[in-house]
Amino acid sequence: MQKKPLAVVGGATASGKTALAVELCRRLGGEIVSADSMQIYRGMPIATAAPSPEELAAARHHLAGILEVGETFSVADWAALARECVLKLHEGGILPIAAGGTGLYLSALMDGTDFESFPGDTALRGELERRAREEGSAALHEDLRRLDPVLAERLHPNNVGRVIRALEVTLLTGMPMSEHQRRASAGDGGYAVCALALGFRDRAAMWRRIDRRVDAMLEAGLVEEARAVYERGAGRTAAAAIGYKELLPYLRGECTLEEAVSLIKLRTRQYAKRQLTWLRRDKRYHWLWVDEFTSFSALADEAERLIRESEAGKIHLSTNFCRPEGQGVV
RNA sequence: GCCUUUGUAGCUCAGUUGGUAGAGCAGAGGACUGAAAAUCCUCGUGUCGUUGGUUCGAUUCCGACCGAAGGCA
Repeated sequence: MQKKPLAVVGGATASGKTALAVELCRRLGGEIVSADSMQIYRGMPIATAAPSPEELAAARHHLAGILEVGETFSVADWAALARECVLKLHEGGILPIAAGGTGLYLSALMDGTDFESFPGDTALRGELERRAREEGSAALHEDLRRLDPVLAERLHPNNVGRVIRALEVTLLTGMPMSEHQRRASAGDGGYAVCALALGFRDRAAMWRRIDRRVDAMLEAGLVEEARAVYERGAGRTAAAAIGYKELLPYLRGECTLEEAVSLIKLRTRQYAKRQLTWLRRDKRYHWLWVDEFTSFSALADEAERLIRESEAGKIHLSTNFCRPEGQGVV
C-alpha cells in the first residue's frame, strides 16, 4: 500500500510558521492542520498569535479555534482529531500540512502514537497525586523503578507529573509504560513525512522577533483579551498560555504593566528555547534558518523545493493523488 | 568642597576574624508520549573599581585616586 503524504512545519514561536504554511498551501494545494495546544481555543487570538483573517481566507485551517477556554484538552485528544482530519484531506487529494508550535503534537501525528492502547483513569491518577503530596515524589519514583525500570531511568523523580502518568498506565494495564510507548510508536504513522523546522541561527535575532511580537500583542489589546479570558473562566489548559498568567499580577494591581510585559517576553524566550530542544532531537526535521534568508519568498522557495523533492511531495504530486493543475502562483 | 555609605559573575547581592569567592535570577545544554505555551534535570574563574602600603601572603587591613548614592554646605 502506498503511503500518504504529510507535510509538517514546526519551529520556534515567532519564526513565521503560520505564514510559511499558508504559502505552502497555496503553492502545493494543501490545507493546514493546526498543531498548537493553544490555538485550539476560541477567543484567544492575540495571545496565541492565531492566523489572521487574511491567512484564514488564503488557506483552510483545521483544528484551530474549536474549543471554549473552559475545556481541557490533551495530546491524545489532538492526535485522534488530527488523524481523522488528515484522512479526510487525503480522500480529497489534498496535502495535509501540520503546522504549529507544539512539538509533542507533531511527534504524535508523525509517529502515529496510539493513545487509546494506554488510556488513563482519573480516580487512579487522583490517588497517585495524593500519594505524591503525602509521601513525596521520590516514593512514587521508587515504585516506578520497580514496575518500569526503563522509564524510571529516563524520568527524574522531581518530574512528578510524568512519573504519575507512567505509574497510572502501568498499574492500569499491567504492562510497563515504556513498553506501551514502544508499541504505540513502533510504526511511523504510515505517512510519507516531510518535516520542516523553522529556527534562528542567531539567538539574539530570535529574541528581537519575540520582543517585537509581544509589543504588537499589547498594542492589539492583549490586556483586554486576558481580562476577558479570565472572566469566561479559563480551564487549566488555556490558563497556562503565556501572556495571561504573567498579566494576572498586573490585573490585580500587584505589579506594573512594564514588569508584566518583560516577564511575558522572558517566558516566551524560554518557551522558544524548549521548542527548539524538542525538535532538535528528531532527526526527521529539515532545518530552515529564517534569519539567513534574504526574503520570505526565498524561504518559501526552499521549503517548497524540499517538499516537492521528498517522498511526500512526489506522492502528492503524482497523477493518482494530485489535484488538477492550476496553482500557477509562485 | 566636606562627611557618610557603597563599588565582588550579564543582573541583584552574600562572603572571606587576611590563605584569590558563592547564592538567586538571567543564559546555555538536556529530558519528556493523556496539562507540553506544561513539567523537570545539569552547568558558576570572576583583573573581588584602580593604585600604592602593611604582611610570608590582601578581594579582605590602611592610604590615595576614580565611579555611584545620600547628607552638609
